[in-house]
Amino acid sequence: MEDKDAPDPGSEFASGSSWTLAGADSDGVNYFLDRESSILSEFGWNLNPDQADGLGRFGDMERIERTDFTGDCGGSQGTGSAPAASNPGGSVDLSTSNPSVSSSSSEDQTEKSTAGSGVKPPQIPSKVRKKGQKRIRQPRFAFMTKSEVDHLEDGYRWRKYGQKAVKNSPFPRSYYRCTNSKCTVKKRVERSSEDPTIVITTYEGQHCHHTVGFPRGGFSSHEAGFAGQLTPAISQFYYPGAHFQREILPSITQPQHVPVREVVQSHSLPGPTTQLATDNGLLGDIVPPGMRNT
DNA sequence: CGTGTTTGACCAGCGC
DNA sequence: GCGCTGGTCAAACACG
Repeated sequence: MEDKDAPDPGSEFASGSSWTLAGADSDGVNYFLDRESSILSEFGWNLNPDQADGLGRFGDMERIERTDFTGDCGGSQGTGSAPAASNPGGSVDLSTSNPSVSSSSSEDQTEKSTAGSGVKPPQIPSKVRKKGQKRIRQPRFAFMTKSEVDHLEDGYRWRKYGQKAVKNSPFPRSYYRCTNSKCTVKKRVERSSEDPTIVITTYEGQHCHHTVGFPRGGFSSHEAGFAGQLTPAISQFYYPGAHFQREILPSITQPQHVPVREVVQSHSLPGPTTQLATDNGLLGDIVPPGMRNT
């Protein structure tokens, strides 16, 4: 992954913030280490704004989300000003890359009805669909969170649709899909094999709806507000274009009113830091050169 | 009964 | 071409 446009591992994600870019995999997925969430309460995440500067940080993200979130489910996530419309290669076609999860599509319905007619019918529809065309992945965004719980609440409801043992890791990887029938966002959750206390959450796609709150309870509106915006905001980090450069970058680089108190070990970082997070550097961390407008 | 989880099987992509 | 691995499906099951 080092031969690609991978960001510089270990670069500070944002000055004064607690996000640290931990690296990127070969698919161009950026990994961020969330320092704040390493502050764990006995109930799980400690999102208390009084203890973390995350409130201000994600307050910014929320603002960004409102700016970019004009697309609607079903109308494709690339509608309006949704940054997905201008993806890196211009090749991320949501309808193609995620056909099986577009429950609103007739294709999916066909697939389901076919499957329901037999005991164990072959998955021919998907097979035919994918034949001749590569599985195009949506932009993904991963971040590492120090947490005792695997599945972190982020304001959205997720349905688990699979779990797999991962090679070179004693911990299984869980696959989740947004329960919103029109939303194609997926996420993978796995623990780091190097540091079991770190949960690696990878989001794929972009929510086309707002948060649903925390139906299971346990979070205040404050916290829900934070976590609820986390996913879409983070997803959009990965998208190219002016939205990131104009809107997100400035806001996330603003100094926070509460200094970071905790230093997180970066042993999970795949490589040495070779570049500081200057404006360009930070941009280069997240947006490959080919994705930049200028 | 609705919703979510578990789990074995299947499939595609990729490296050798 | 073959085997490995990741990703997904879907029936069965659990739970409130």
